[in-house]
This record gives sequence, C-alpha cells and structure tokens, in this order.
Amino acid sequence: MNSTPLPKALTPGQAASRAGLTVSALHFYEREGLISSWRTSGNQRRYDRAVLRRLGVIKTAQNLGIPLAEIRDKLSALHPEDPPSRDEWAEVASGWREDLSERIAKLTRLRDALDGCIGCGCLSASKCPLNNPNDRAAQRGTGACYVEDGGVAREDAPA
Amino acid sequence: MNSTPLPKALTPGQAASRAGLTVSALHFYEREGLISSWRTSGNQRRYDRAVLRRLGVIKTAQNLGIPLAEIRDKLSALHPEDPPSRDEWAEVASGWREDLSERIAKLTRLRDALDGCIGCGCLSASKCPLNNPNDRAAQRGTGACYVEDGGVAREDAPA
DNA sequence: ATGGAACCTCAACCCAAGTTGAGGTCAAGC
DNA sequence: GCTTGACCTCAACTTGGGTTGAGGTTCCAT
Repeated sequence: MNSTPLPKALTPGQAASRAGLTVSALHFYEREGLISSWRTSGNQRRYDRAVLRRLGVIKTAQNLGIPLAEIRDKLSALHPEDPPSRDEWAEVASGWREDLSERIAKLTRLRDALDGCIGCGCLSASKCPLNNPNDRAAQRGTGACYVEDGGVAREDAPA
Repeated sequence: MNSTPLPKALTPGQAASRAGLTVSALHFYEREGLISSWRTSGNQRRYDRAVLRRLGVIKTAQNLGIPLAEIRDKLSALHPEDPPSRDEWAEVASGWREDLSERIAKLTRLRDALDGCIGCGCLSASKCPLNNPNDRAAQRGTGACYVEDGGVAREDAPA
C-alpha cells in the first residue's frame, strides 16, 4: 500500500508550481517559519505533500489581507506539525471570517459614503462625510478621521 | 467679508492635525506631488485651506486601498490646481467606486468560500475550494490560484 | 562522463509609505 | 535677549513580502 502513484515528497520546483508560488517565496516562508521541509542526502529540500495545504491556507489568508506573522502564529497554534483537526481549523477560520466580515463592512460603508458623494459633488461641499473639508472634525480629538474604524459620517451627535 | 475668522493659510502643524496626519507625512505627500504649498519669507510652508479637501480625498482613497501613485495621477488629472468640478470629481470617484465594488465582491466570495470550509473541515478534505490540496489545479496553467481574481472554487469545468 | 536544469546559500536589492534623527532656522512670549 | 517650540533639509532607517544575483553543488538524461 505504499506504492501509490503519488510521490511522497515534492521538490521545491514542484511545490512552487503546484502552489502557484516561486521557489524563492517558498524559501522565504521557510525562513519565516511558515512551512518546513527536510533535506535529501544532497542537501536539497523536499516537501511533504501536506505543505500544499499549508500553502493554500497561507495564500488564502493573504488574500484576506492577513499578515504573514499572524498567519504563522495561527498556523503554529494549530498544530506543531501535520493536519489540523477540523475543530482547530474551524476556530482559526472563524477568526479570519470575522476579520473578513469587518473588512467587508468597512468597505461597504466607504462605498456608501462614496455613493453619496458622487451624487452631491460633495468634495467641494461643506458636509462631505468622506472628507470633512470644513474643519468641524478638528473638535473631535485628533484628526478628522470619519472613515476609520467603526463608521462613516458620524458627524451628528457632537455632544 | 474678508475678515472671516477663518485664517487663509494653514501652518504645517495645523494642516497635519486637522487632516489627522503627521507633518512628516505632509512633507512626503508634497515630495510625491500629491499636495503643494507655498513658503513664507522665512521658508516655512503654508497650505491653502483647500489642501484639507485634497488630504481628505487622499485618505479616503487610501482607505479604499488605492496606492498613492494612482491617487496622485487621478488627482492631477482632475485639475492642475484648486477645486475640482463636480463632474470631474464624480468621474474619479466613480472609478474608485468600481474598484471598491470589485474588492468587496472578491472578499465576499472569499468569505463564502470560507464559510463552506468552516463547516466541512475542508482543510483536510480533498475538495476545498479555498485551498485545493489535491493537486488537480496543477493541470490548469500555472498554479492553483482559485481564489484570485474573478471567482472562487471554479474547480468544475476542467475541460 | 558530461551538459544542462534544478538546486543550494547568502547578501543585496526592491517597493510602498512613511518615520526618525541630526543639525540648523524661525517666531513668539516673557 | 533668551528660551521654547514649531519649523527647515537631508539622509538613513523601518516593515512586509518578497526578488535577484553571484558563486557553487546536485541530479538526471544522454
């Protein structure tokens, strides 16, 4: 049962092309502790097939905008090595999902604000929720950062 | 009507704090051609109040994830100096809006894929649309990049 | 047994978007 | 008239996510 047609190990080139990455990126990830490999007698890297899963997770998370350092942490929290259990993965993925949802919500708020502004030529008007050209925001702490975390255009309720 | 309480020019410190930025960022933006200033007899920068609008646009666009170089291009296409017309602004903003919508759509697709995966413990399964652990993607050109532009989980239709 | 592809290490470089620091000037209040 | 804080320039540094290149080795097919 060990004579499967699937090779047990991947060379760097195979791993890279299958993962849609470059070999240098693989080296980089290894240096950064995101993946691991072993060496042949000739000092060449070999990757377990499971590395493809890991690389998939890494790419996905990067797509989500998660920095590598956090990916590494989550990944290493998951398991010292080898396949994560469903529960472990679910927990990590749920965290990322929340993250994602927040980012979607933020972008959506931005888009709504932008929609309003497109119609109203708001940029030069005095009440643009994106923009605040009129200094009133200066009263609210440092900077007129309406569009930062948590909401756009909360210009009402100054009290 | 010219004795308004509003000062006609802003010092770097004022501009920075009103815009919610640092003075060094203002310098940087000026070097990069995103904003402009004039100098006092003592070589200190002064900013027109309109710079706050510009900085607002810049921050907004950055929030949208637009790189400074593109912001600069759009901004300079708008007008050599001074207030953009409503139409000009509308055009730029519409472009950004589309951009934003695309990004929202992409993140939403990702989230949906992630949702599926959380439920199914997919990471270790062989058909994860986020992840593609099973090498089949290697058949489709370079790399198993399901989650890139245009869709997630197009694993069907291999022909 | 040899030529070329794929691999190795290590250091240097790249980009964006700024920040930090040194060394010097300007402006305002007491 | 001096101190203090805001300002000036210029160069170097930072972080993140890698890429590029030099110089050398290994593997595989012919």
